[in-house]
Amino acid sequence: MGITKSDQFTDKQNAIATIAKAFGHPARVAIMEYLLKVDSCICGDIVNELPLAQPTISQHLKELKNAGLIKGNIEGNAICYCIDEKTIEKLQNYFGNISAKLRKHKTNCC
Amino acid sequence: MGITKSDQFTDKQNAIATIAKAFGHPARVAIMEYLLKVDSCICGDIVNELPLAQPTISQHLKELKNAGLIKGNIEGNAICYCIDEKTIEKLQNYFGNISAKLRKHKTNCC
DNA sequence: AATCTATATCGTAATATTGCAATATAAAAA
DNA sequence: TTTTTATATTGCAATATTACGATATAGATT
Repeated sequence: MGITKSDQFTDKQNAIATIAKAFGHPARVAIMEYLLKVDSCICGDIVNELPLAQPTISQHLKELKNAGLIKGNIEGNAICYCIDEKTIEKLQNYFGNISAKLRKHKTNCC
Repeated sequence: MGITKSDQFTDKQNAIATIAKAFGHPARVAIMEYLLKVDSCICGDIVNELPLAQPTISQHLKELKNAGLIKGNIEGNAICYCIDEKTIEKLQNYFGNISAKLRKHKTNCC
């Protein structure tokens, strides 16, 4: 099929999956890291920083935005995107929670 | 094309992308959460816990294992999988690091 | 207004993912 | 040994993703 049965899972599970999926491509990881590095949200030069064509980058930015990982909009003829901290925090909390639970129980047998 | 240009990105970027991608499907999120919940790695009943057919679940388990999110093997005629803490910690550190940097700088304009 | 510059969208080809029926495999139980 | 039980693999259809050339859009510049 190729169609994910999203309706069979909880909203929370789908939400985490959506955010993680957006992080699930090296180009998007690179974009996020670049945004973090430049420490600014004016990032019109991002096209020169990645080994991908402009339409491809635009598409990746769109997906990051849809997933809530970045926010921003056009400012004149330059984009103005920056990382959405709230979403990163969600991820951090989620994995921190799992880590904490794992440390607590330690019932691994494998 | 449909083929990711992995060779254009760093190993670290590819590694994070691979792990995140494995988390990027609600069924796999559900599997991870189930493994966490049962607090045990004998999980032969996972097929009854998910709204998916057995081959589909087997496939998702394989992907989780390839990404290093779970470890384990067959024990008799039952699977024995559990969460690989090291990989979860990698994720936690990665996003914790981003969060920390964001808190430090606070240069968001969007 | 005409042009330049930067980003988005469209269209499309190549590849990947998702899901499952059918089947294979292998240990356990009878 | 035969059967049962549990998981993996194969094969395939439907859908999604990735990438980019061509083109559209829109503010900035001249």
